[in-house]
Amino acid sequence: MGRGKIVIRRIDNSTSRQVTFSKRRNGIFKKARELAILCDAEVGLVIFSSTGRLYEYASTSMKVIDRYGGAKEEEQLVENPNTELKFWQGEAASLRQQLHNLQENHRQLMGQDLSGLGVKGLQNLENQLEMSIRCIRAKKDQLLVDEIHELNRKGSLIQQDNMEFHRKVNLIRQENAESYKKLYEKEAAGEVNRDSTTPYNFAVAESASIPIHLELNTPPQENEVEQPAAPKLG
Amino acid sequence: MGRGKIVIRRIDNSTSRQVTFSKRRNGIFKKARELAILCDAEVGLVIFSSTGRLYEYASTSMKVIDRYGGAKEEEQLVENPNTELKFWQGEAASLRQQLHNLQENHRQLMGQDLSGLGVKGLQNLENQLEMSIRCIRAKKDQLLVDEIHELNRKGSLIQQDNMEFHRKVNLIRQENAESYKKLYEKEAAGEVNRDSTTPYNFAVAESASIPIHLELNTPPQENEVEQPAAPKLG
DNA sequence: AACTATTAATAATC
DNA sequence: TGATTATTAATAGTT
Repeated sequence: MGRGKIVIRRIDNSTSRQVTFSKRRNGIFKKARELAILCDAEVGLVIFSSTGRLYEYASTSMKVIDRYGGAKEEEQLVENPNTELKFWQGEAASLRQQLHNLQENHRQLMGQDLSGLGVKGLQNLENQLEMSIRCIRAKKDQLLVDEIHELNRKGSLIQQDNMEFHRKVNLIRQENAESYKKLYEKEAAGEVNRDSTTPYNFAVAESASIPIHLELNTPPQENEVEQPAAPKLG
Repeated sequence: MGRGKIVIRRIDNSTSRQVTFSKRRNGIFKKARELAILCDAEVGLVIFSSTGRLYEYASTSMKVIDRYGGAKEEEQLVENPNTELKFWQGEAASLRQQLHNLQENHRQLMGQDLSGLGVKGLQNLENQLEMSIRCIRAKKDQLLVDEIHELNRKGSLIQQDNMEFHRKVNLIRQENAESYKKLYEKEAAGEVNRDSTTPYNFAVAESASIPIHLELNTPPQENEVEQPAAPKLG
């Protein structure tokens, strides 16, 4: 992505290598930051330039990087695996603490474990929950409205199909009626009619002559639930 | 650089977050590799997905990273420490996962990040929150009622004190009146009265003769808030 | 997982 | 270095 294509191999010219390093270093740091934010990930990035300078990026709570910093100064991790062990123990402890705090908060949001909260705290909690409910209801309503629109759309399509079908059936019925009429006339001219009914005049023709009007206004409950939304036939 | 511009903020929809993570993770790994090769740098990149999974890249000679992520079995410098190390790494990963799950749930309880929930899910959430609110209101009401009772109790005590005080004041007033009467009679017998007022009949005696009735029915707001609950004087 | 319309990164240039 | 721009590369949204 530049004025020309390049192959990925060591840049010979020292100056342009430096320039490219500087540019691409910024680029990758930006990418790292974006990844961390967009995807809620923890990203640690360490870069040693060919001149030996250290550049690093660490997304929040990514303390890992510190260890690299330490490793750089004294490449003693090999000799001292305890450092790493300690790190992971600390990491686990920190995570456990966070988990604990969040659990406490969570229980309160679930309306449990409310002792220790004053009237003001309870009021705040209540307000927060009411806000949440409002968001959730809005979202739910949106879903339902969307679904209704979709059903209406489908209903319209089906109705169009139906009309078309209806038209064709009527056409066939007419044709049949005419055929029968001709047959009858021919028979009347030659011999007696054996049957007074009209054999090709289907029952469907009658129902099809009623225009079908779909109105899907009843909100559906859920995908897994049976559909109570019966189309009104007007 | 896509079909549309995006702002760098956490992607709400969990599915597209995952997809984006996957794509951008590949992208940044490629960038890291290119930087390392082009500019002869040493690059280490560690990424924890929001689900707690670890992804890493290490340019050649950036061996630090290997030790960090996997602690490859063949690198067992000492026989046992690795086992413990692995245990703690696993512990951290598990905790990270739990934390992540809880965070997701928590956000939903806060009415955020609701994409990915169906109507049924939203309904469940709403029901849960309504339940929570009921619990919280009950608790709050309980606190308020308790506080009112406490205030009533204190009010009664103060009232009793007041009655006692009132009684004593009346007693003193009577005694003073009698003393004055005796003095007046004595003076009337000897000389002319210099003053027609009753010097020891205090104004307080009049107000004290009105019985004080405390009724604390106005609910107090909070400890930190000024007390609007003024006792009604009847 | 593949496709493509777009945006973003950056190589070359000044 | 820093700014500019012509290109390529990455990727957001879509299927």
